[in-house]
Amino acid sequence: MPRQKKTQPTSEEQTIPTRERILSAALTLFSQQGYIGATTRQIAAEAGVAELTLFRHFPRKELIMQELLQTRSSLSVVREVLPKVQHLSCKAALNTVARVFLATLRERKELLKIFLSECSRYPEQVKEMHFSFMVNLFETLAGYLQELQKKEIVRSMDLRCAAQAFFGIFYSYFISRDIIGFSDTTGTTEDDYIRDYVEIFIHGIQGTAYGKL
Amino acid sequence: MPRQKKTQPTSEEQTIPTRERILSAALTLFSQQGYIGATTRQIAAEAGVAELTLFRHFPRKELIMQELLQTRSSLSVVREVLPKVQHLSCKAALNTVARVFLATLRERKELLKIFLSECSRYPEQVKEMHFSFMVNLFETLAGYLQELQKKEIVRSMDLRCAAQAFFGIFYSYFISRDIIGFSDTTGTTEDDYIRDYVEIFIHGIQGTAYGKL
DNA sequence: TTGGTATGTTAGTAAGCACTTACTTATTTT
DNA sequence: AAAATAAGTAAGTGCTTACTAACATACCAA
Repeated sequence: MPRQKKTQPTSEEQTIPTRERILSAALTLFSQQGYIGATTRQIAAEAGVAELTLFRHFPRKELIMQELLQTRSSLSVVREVLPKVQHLSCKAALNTVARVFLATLRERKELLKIFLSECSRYPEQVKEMHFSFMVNLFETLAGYLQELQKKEIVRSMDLRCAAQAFFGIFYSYFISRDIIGFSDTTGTTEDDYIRDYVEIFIHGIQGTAYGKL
Repeated sequence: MPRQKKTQPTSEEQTIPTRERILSAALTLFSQQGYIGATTRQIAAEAGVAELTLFRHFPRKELIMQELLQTRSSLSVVREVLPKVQHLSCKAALNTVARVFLATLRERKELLKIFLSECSRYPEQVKEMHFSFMVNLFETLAGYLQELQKKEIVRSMDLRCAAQAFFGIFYSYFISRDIIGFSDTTGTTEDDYIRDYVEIFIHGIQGTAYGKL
């Protein structure tokens, strides 16, 4: 399908099909400049195709966004990791879960930026996807915590709420670091943060009785 | 300064000066549609002035955004509330802090949406402001936690990290609810969430020794 | 009364945007 | 070889946008 003229083809142009290159370029530019801010000319240039080619694949700009939202939003990886960490200590297990969660967010960083920027423009779709992604996460982690509860490691409490707290800590950590771009000035490494956060969370949910203040 | 013709003036037009009305309208529309998406015509209409009047106050659209960023970003309220809750139990104190934090975020919701959307466009300014706001919060709460540590209520740990975990939980709660627009389907009220989150956090940081798993 | 100031109305300009038309060129398939 | 396919070049259309020019009008202060 792809073809060249006299110009030196880049490796991307040789291997990746045009449609995919357009989508990737759009993802990059939408996340940097927003849906309106990224022009079709820019996207075509970034993809290394003529603007007309872009319109032959996507007759309206809108359709690029729709396909991005539909095809690049499979955001459920955490579910698969939990069986693999069942045998670990809960500290080690949650540490792994936190890492996988952060890595997943970072893989989808561009899409998540678009979600945050354009959630007014695509309210139902974006909400729906983000919603199912998060609920999926919460329920998965809550399921794991329920196992711990049966072993009386975790006290009686709303586990869904606990799961939200856990992911909330790392979600806002991700937003600060990767979306807004904070850099830590205290010398604390990411490993330190993850360890400390997990430590706090485990202390926060453990015990068999409810009260104890 | 403001003057009317034959049309019925609204109360806003009578009291609030034109420049402020333009800024407020811009804040609303920027947060809803982004900087590029909100047109000067829309802003003028929302402010109830002629488009030309907008340009007489702000010769370039860019200057509206700059003034918004400079004048509407005083985001430090939590600092003032801590002295008032020193006498309460730490559970009640942290509950209050969480409420004030959430209320502060909600008051500045529009600006925070702009921050998140346009942080690629205004990297230094936005980072700087968001940074100082958050650091302010973290240090203030860390100071309070240090008091608790002296009383041996809180165990030895990185208090700044603990403060980040605390605010992280509520920050992501805010983003889910107020920015993205999730609504809870489980019937759990906001009070429930705050209480449970605080409970987890307090358990998470209390104790005098470090280890204990 | 007069002049300054803040606003309004109307009409416009130049640029940029999404998107189109007409035609050409290379590659693959039949 | 012929046909089909996927891409390119170049020019342009109609719309919207930020921003301006020319002029009118209401208010307030001297």
